[in-house]
Amino acid sequence: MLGFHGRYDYSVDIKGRVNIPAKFRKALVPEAADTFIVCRAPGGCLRAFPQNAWHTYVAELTSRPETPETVRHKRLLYDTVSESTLDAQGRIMLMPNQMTIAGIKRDVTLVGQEYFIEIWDTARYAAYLGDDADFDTIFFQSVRVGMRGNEPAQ
Amino acid sequence: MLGFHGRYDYSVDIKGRVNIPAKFRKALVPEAADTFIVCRAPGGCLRAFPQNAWHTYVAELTSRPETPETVRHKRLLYDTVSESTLDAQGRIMLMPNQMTIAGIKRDVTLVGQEYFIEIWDTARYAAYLGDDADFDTIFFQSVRVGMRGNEPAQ
DNA sequence: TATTATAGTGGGGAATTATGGGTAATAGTG
DNA sequence: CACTATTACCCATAATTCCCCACTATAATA
Repeated sequence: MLGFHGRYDYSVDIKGRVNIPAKFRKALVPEAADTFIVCRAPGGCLRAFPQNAWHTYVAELTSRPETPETVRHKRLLYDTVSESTLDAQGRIMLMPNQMTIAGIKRDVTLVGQEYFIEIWDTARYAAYLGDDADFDTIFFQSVRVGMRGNEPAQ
Repeated sequence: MLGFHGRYDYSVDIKGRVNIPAKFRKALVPEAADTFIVCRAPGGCLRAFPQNAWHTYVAELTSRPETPETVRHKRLLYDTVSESTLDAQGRIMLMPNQMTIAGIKRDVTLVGQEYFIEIWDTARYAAYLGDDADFDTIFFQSVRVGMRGNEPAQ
């Protein structure tokens, strides 16, 4: 596995620890140093970036000139950021404010999104998915560049 | 941790000392010499730059041509600048005029913003964040390049 | 089916961290 | 030069975090 994919349902323990699926852990590159950066993401969920992926994300973010909008965006984002290294059991920690924002009580769903992992409250995630009748519509609305990049290696 | 991130709530003691989170202290490079430069920042808060980061900030500031605006900006800014080295317990000092500007009485919130730390009066910070219902709006307004840059290092 | 390995969950204790206060050194003021 | 006020340094305690160990369940192997 190169990126993260698939859905996993876990629970957060009383100390705020969440298991990271073994398959995700095996996908980590050495530069990640078994460390994740967790932050909020749209839709009321959290994202966990491996350290190396976070750095490239941040490089873009901090290169923007300081305007009222970019400053506010960074403040809203950084307010919820935490860093957590996998413990011996392969878990990371969530902060209380992160759990509040994401509506997480106990049951969580982890979804691999290639370069990062989304962490949802399981009930909120189910509500977000809905009856998924709109998949075809969304599919065609969101596709812009088609399947570029899928060419077989020559 | 390479940069500063995350939110920490502390209190300023009667001597004007504020704790710097242990995780932030561990992120300091040797060139910082355990020294921070504190100044005012937009929104009525303070910023603490590690010495080395302050130098690059100043380099940009002083490279600007002297216009009425840049001169006034520098005058307003430098009026509030102080330098403080970590004590044995990992704290820095805030000046009375800095605390006045930032509306700091006792409770403060520190937010890591990668290259510097923002120091807020906790109540003022809460007011600035608001009900945070606009995070999604801000997120989509400000993100233009999507997740470009999140590719894992090859 | 028995056995082993791997994965996920839970809790206790030691080390680190945050905070408060006291005393000596330093610097400003008359 | 003496006095005062501030700063810097040191120690003590309370709270939190982190690391380690144990248990269970599921999957893989023989």
